[in-house]
Amino acid sequence: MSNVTKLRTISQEEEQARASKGVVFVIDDDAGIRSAYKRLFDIEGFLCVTFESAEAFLLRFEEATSHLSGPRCLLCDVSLPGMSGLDLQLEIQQQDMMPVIFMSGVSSEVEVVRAYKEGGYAFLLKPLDLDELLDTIESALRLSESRRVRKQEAQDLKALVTQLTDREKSVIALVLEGLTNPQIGERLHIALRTVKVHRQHAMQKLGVTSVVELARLAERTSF
Amino acid sequence: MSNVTKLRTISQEEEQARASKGVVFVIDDDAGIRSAYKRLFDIEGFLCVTFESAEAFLLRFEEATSHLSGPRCLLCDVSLPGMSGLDLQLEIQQQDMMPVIFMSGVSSEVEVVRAYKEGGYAFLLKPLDLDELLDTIESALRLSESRRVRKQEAQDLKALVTQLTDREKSVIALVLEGLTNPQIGERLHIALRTVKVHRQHAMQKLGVTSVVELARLAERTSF
DNA sequence: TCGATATCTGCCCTTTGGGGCAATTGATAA
DNA sequence: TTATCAATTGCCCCAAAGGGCAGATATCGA
Repeated sequence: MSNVTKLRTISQEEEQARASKGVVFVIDDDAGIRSAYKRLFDIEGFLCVTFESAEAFLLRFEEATSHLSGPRCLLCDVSLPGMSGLDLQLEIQQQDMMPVIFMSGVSSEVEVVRAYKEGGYAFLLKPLDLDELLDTIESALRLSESRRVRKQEAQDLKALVTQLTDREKSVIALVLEGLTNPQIGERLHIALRTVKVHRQHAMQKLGVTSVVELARLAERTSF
Repeated sequence: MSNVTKLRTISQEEEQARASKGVVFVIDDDAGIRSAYKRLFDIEGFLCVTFESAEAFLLRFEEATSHLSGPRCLLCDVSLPGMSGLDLQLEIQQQDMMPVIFMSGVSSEVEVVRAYKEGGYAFLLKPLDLDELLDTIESALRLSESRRVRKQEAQDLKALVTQLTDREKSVIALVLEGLTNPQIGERLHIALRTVKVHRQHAMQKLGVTSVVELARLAERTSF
């Protein structure tokens, strides 16, 4: 559960506080460089977790941070022993995990182009400009956060919608087409009173009190 | 008005038909390369307009194509005599004109990184893969088209909204907050009948017949 | 000064929306 | 088999929305 680093440096509360600001994963095969980044990001208030290889990251980043919430991004050298940064990125983008920032001192243009084409967030060339690095990290974390929010919203809405019965869904769908209750009744071959009941139940389940709210909610989902 | 190319190769109707599929601007300082691209894109059904320099493009692309509608993109060599492709891109992105696809055989990583950082759509390294080139062009044109549509919609809505009087706007704003007519009347210190009149006029001017439509419309603008 | 507009309001009427109360039917889970 | 739930509907009531008709002010450009 706990590891040496945690015991040595920060408490659980402190850890979560930092994670809320942002988790920066760093992959580099040089232990000295890893600890340098760790110091830097510790000072900046982020939670920094380092790995020595892409494989190690894939194996352990989940368990290391699954109990922590917050935006996250990955800072990764392109050329790594074993799985390269670019191959790792394929994995990461497929699962839409987090923005990836590449670093490299000896990159060919081909690598840079591939990194961007495959959805890389940024590519920083060595020697690194510290301000640029931090700016990039922060904007990547903002992106991560906004993605998380969007994803969460979508999930919540989906959960709401699945609470509706088929009948309720079809009534609401027609409401959103602008039909009046009598028209809906005609369309579905049910009595006006029935339309009203379904409509009422659906509105309750969706937690909205006016057609305007309903329409807004519908804009963000699809029934 | 007309130019040699137009007279020699295609009619006005043909020109517009091609433009509808997509206008591909090409900047390269080598006349041979320019005509090669032109042939290629002509075959593919696009309208291709070539320039020998970034300066020439900025000076003449407007008049050359302002009478034509359709998605557009720019295919541009990075290293050009005079203004470089990257500097040109700054101009273009500021005015949100069109996606820029860079090509280069002798690029440093620095150039590639800068091109992407400044909003470049893609970076193709020579030797060019023809299929990749065409795929990239097509997806850039799709992006251009969807941007155009979004922009047009925004303009149309803005035009509608400016037709509203201040009073009408404030009534509609409260409708969109989910207030009922009596509540709106109270809030604005006006009679119920007055609220209804403003609401009615506003709905007419906006061309909507139900609150749902109104809400949808409002989602895409801001009052 | 005249006509066009915007704002404001009252009276009156119809259609909708929202919802309580009560009852029936069919299906499904305990 | 019983209880619960979705779906259905009728009766009745009130509030809200939509809108015609008519009239009053006020501002502004021709």
